[in-house]
Amino acid sequence: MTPLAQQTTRDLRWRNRSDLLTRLYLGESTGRNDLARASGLSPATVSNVVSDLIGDGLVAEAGSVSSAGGRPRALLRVRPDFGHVVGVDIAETRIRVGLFDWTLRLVAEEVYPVTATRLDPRRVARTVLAGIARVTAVAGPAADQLLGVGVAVPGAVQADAATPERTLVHAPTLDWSSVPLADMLRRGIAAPLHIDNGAMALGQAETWRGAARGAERAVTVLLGVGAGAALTMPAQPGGRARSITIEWGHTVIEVGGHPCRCGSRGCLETFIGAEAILRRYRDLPGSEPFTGQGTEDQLAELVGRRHTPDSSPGTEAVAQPVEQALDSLVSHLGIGIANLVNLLGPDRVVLSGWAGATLGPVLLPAVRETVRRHTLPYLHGRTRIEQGELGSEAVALGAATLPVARLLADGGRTTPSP
Amino acid sequence: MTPLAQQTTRDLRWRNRSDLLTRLYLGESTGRNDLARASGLSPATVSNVVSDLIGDGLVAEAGSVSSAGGRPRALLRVRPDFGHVVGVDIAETRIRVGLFDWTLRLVAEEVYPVTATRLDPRRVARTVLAGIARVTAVAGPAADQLLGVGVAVPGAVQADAATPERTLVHAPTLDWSSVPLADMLRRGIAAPLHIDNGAMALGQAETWRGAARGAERAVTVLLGVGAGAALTMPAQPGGRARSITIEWGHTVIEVGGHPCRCGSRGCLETFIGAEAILRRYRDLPGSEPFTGQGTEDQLAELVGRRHTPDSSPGTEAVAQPVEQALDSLVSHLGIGIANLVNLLGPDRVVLSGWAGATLGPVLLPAVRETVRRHTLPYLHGRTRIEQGELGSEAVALGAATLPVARLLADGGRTTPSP
DNA sequence: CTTCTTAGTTCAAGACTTGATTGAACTAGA
DNA sequence: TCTAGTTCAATCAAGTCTTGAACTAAGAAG
Repeated sequence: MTPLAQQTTRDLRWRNRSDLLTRLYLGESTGRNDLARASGLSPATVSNVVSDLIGDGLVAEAGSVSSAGGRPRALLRVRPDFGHVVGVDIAETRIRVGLFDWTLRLVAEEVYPVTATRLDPRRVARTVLAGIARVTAVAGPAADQLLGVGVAVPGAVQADAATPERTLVHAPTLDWSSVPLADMLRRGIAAPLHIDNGAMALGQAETWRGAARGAERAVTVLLGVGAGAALTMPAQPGGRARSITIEWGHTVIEVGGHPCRCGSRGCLETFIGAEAILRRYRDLPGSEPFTGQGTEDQLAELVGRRHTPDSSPGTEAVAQPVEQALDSLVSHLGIGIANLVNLLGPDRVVLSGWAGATLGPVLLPAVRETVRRHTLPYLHGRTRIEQGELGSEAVALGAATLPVARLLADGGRTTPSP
Repeated sequence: MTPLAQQTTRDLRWRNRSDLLTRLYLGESTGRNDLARASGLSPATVSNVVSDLIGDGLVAEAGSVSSAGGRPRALLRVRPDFGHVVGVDIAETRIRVGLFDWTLRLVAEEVYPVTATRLDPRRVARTVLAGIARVTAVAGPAADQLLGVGVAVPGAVQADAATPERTLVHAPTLDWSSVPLADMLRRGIAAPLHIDNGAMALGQAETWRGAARGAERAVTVLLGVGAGAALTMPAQPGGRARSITIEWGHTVIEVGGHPCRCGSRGCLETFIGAEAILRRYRDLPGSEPFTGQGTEDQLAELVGRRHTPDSSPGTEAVAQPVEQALDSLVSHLGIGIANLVNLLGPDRVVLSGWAGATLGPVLLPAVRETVRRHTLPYLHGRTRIEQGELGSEAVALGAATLPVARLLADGGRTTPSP
């Protein structure tokens, strides 16, 4: 309770402005009158605020729609050209830098594959800064005119509210421990900088634009080399959105199981991490070697082999280890998700990440069934398990979401509120 | 986003009033000037609002304290006699009805033991209403002058924002499914009625008055016949408090383990539920029968036997099964808590409930060590695992907390805001 | 007894929302 | 073509709120 709750009559206006701008941004209403009805504000106030928003270049009128026998409503739309944001996705296998306009349309993108097992933080920071320079150079705004930069990392972010430049990143899969990434990046970036967990960013992206639209409590599962998750609760009328980053992969689901690189035993990641799946398959008798090299290719190959028995009956004996590996995966993935459902009571679960995109289309029905068997009925009845809807730049999109969320919460102030 | 965010200049006053009242209630500041500094409001506004609060009987001046060479500050204190609330704890073994003044001091209490395995909802409702009648008759306000009634149940509460009387309770341990408890109680209660999960209520009690004071993200573990948990996040300057009820007991931590009454297998409850602990001990070779009858007595006996080997070395062979049962408990309880830490990243974990109170003092150090081994270091470093500080009426206190929280959020309005 | 310091109050100024009123733009029907 | 009716949006006076500044209250120090 130590922080202050400064509430002047001017803050009131900013709150209302934020509310209306957010509604326009999320595309709920179109005319001023609709806005007034939806927000509960009087038409007079809506007119006032909207005229401010138009004056500031955030919103524009875009044609009109005839209404049942009256003056047509003037359509309001957020102006994509108000500004740009950058979303950065730092992953184990590649770094992706995307330039988006603030309505999150992709303008330019740079992808840098990462080969070394250990990503030196300083080299990563340099790559990110170079990427931002490139995407802004190709098409767009001067680097110092960005509305903000969001960075998603595959690990935990320890924010320090008082001194944001002290934000530390812990990412076991990158071998990062207490990396002051914010400090390393801020020197090259004039715009507001946001760093957060990749699953968190992805969750916000799926909530805004993907499979979690309309959910009040969405759990987004990020399946890749590791297994992360995030709980996303969109902004309520009163307060801001809240989300929780979940170290799902290091949840124990088998007491005394295989040792995990985190030092514990029987972690979920030792069952459903991409590399664990492949290792498990390879160790089975009768498994065939893979053609591809990378983890991603091999996983796709594994899933592909599952379909063969249907068409060519002679290979059933060969398919056996594939089925075995995938069955084990389904049961552990299902139980892992069931635990999330029992723990958090979400109304939506989204399976995402590159491994999720590979596995989901094939395994989702079986996973759903496993989840059903391991959840309490009233919780299961309230939730839906869906495949992620966003493509490979989902996490970068989610990262771009971070500065936009700040902008919306501040009602379109370019400079953050104190 | 459908709900409205009505924000007039009068709501602003109520918000500020709520903020100041909450600060006074939680005992942060004492003088008007301190309040102004802490809240960020101007001294003028604080004076205004405080004089309203005094006028409404919520707050009173209580003496003064000399300040370093100036006018002494007039101390402000919440008036306990403003009103009363009732907290009801519906548990598997007893129903407890407590009358508290709104500063949560116990005024009167009634405890009704429950013998039948199945608690008929209608009989429970009658008992609760009778209990409220008794505690208010003994000492206190007319039943229709209560500020509110809070009811904690050992299960999930499915609230319906639109029609609160449709609130349903699902409590597997009571064999309740979709019980319209709110509707059954509301007929006999004029005051605002709040129903929520017991772990949730307990979490709020520990956050306000117990071992979770000052925590930003507290996980409270309720250990009894079942195993519940709740995540409590106190109100931020912007918004209200948020909490999540966690069906911790039905989290799977042993794939393919013993069947649980929920239909799943290997649930945490089959390892750390009070009855499961006792059954496990009884099944061990060399276990001795218990003297006591009830689950609570027997558990205390089990823990008591652990201390004997220290003083009387001859009994070591007999103590063996006790150690074995408790070691298993420690490891599973530790892993269960470790999972909560990894999942939710709390800064405080509180072990509570009657079984928690019995087990904690003896096992806590060992549990802490197990948790350490199974959590990610940066998460473990941020959290503390503590014994609950509230006594046997903790859950009833937590239930009483619910209407008080509503009152504070509304700035002391007796009638809830629309 | 005067001066200094801190606590709390009063008051005019400024900002905001609102309900009512007015104007704008279009449909329907004679 | 013209008029009545309908819906959308802007304008304005009224009322409420917070604030900064000036001012009063009350005790300590010298």
